[in-house]
Amino acid sequence: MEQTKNVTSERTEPDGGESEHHLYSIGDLAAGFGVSTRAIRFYETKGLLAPRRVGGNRVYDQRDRARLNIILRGKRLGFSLDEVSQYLVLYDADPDQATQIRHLLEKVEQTIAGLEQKQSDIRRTLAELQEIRNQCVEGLSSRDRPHRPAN
Amino acid sequence: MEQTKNVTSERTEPDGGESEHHLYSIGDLAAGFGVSTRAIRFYETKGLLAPRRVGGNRVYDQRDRARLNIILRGKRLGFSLDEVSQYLVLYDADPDQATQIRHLLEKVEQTIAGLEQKQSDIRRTLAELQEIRNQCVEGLSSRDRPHRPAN
DNA sequence: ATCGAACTTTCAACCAGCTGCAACGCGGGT
DNA sequence: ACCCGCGTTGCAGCTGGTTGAAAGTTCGAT
Repeated sequence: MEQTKNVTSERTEPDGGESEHHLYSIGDLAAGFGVSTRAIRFYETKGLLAPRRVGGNRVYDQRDRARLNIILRGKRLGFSLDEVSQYLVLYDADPDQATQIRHLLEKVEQTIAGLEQKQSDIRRTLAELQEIRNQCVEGLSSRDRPHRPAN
Repeated sequence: MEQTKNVTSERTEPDGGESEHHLYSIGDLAAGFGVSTRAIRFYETKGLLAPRRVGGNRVYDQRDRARLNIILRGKRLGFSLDEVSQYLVLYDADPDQATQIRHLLEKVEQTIAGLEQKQSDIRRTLAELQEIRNQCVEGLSSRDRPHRPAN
C-alpha cells in the first residue's frame, strides 16, 4: 500500500508554490471523507474534480481536498452536482482579472439569496420542531403529574 | 372547468370542525404551488398526501395544503421524500396520547440536530460567498482607480 | 349529442447519482 | 512465481423522483 508515497517527485512546476504540502491517493481521500472511491471518480467524470495524475494514478492536493469538501457540503444542502459545479466556478474565479467581474458578482449575489431562502426554510422548520418538542415535554410532565395539568 | 365548485357538499363529517374553509382541486393546488399535477399525485402514491375524494376526484383541504407546503420545503432543503414522510409523521403525532412520547421526542431532537448541521453548513458557505463578493467589489473599485490601490 | 377541459388510472420511459462488476496494471512481500 | 492490495477503465444496473402517453370518466357549455 501507500504507493503514492514518493510521488511528491517535484517534477515540472519549478515553483508551483504548493509543491510540498500533502498529497493523497484516492483511497486516502475516500477514507478521510467517508465516501466511496467510486463516488470520487464519478465527481471527476462530472468535471467537479481534476486531480493530477502520476503514472495513471490520481493524486489529490489540498485544493482538490477543499473542492471535495465543498462538493459534499453542497450535497448536504441538497444541491445537485450541476449546481455544485456552478458553485465551484464562482469559488475559483479570480476577481482581480475576471473578464466580467460584474457577472460573477451577480451570480454570487444570486447564490447568496438562494442560501438565505434555505436559511429561512430551516428557521421555520426548526421553530415547528421546537414547538413539537415543547409539546412532548409537556406531555411527559403531565404523565408524571396526571391531574392538575399545570402549577 | 371548476368542476370541484359545489363539492363543499358538507356530506358526512357532521362537525368536522373544518368543513367550511377552502377546498381545492388538484389543478388549483398545482397552480398555487407551481408544481405539476403529476408530481402531486406522485406524492400521494408515496403516502405523503391523502386527500379526500369526491366522486373519484381529489379534493384538498387546508391540512393537505399545509402538508404539501412542508413537502416542498423539505425538498428545497434536500430531503428525500422518505425523509419528508418521516417528518410529516412527527408533525402529525399527537404528543398528548402518543404511545411513545420519548421516542417521538428523540426523533425530533435528531431532526433538529440535522437541521442545525445544515444551518452551520449554510453559514460557512455564506461566509465564503461574502468573501468572494468583497473581492469582486474590490476588483471593481480598483478598475475604476487602477493605481494606488487604496487611500 | 357532442366537444373540450379537467379529472382519473396504469405503465413505461427518463435523468441523476451512484454502485458493482469485470478485466486489467503495478509494486511489494514471501 | 505468485498473490495481495491498491489503482485504473468501461459498462451495466439500481434507486429515487418525476414525467409522458394512452385510455377512460365526468362536467358544463354550445
